[in-house]
Amino acid sequence: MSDALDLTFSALADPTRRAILAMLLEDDMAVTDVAEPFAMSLAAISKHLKVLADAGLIAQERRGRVTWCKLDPDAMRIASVWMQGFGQFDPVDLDGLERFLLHELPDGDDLSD
Amino acid sequence: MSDALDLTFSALADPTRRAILAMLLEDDMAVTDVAEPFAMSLAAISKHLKVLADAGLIAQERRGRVTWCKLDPDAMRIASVWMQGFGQFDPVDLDGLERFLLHELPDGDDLSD
DNA sequence: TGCATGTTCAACCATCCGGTTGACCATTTC
DNA sequence: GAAATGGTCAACCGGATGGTTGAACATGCA
Repeated sequence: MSDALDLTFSALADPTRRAILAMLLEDDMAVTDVAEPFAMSLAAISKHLKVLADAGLIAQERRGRVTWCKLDPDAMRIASVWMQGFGQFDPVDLDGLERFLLHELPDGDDLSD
Repeated sequence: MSDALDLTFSALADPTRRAILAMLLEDDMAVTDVAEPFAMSLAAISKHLKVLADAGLIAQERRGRVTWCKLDPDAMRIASVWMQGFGQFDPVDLDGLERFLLHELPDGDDLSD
């Protein structure tokens, strides 16, 4: 009985998959293009993408012989909402959040996480 | 080179550990009391707690022969902030969030997740 | 001192996970 | 039709993970 949150969090637990999500935040991509910056086989990336798709974090759509990958925000939003419950006792510092986002979010030059 | 987010998300990927966090949201607890509702050995729970502590999601403090466990919100907040970056393109619906929180958050009767 | 209590440690087991390689399938292009 | 391109599948491997049991350790109490 594998919960949706199980799938979401375990998909997010891998740095390669988080980097892929960061790339897809920039733009939709074909599987081959997703794989390009990584030092691992296309098959490995294909598996990572399947994990992300099974978790509902991305959607894949085949057009011709190219499979396009794009973010699907719902799963992440649900997980995020679950996590918010643990912040209730200490209200979110929105200004601090904004500063953090500006400095720490993936921006295309940094695919690390 | 295991990233902090690796530890946080993989700790959150297990339903037992999420249930433990939900319990600790209610109150700090001793290890034995954390273990009580679960159909598994105390040693197993002790390992789960170690995973949570290594991820920085809880803090453990020994007083006498009792080890007390309490939430440590920082790790979850950092992970939450990371996730917020994927919601930017679609601003959070705060009212919907509130409704969701009211209905879906662990409230002590539901340790499932 | 000696026993009960609270917790962790160590060894073990089955399963999962992330990677590889090579074969395979589908689509486009020559 | 044949070859190149895009992607997945299947089998395999080593290491991590989640559970068990039994022993050990530390503390409190009679």
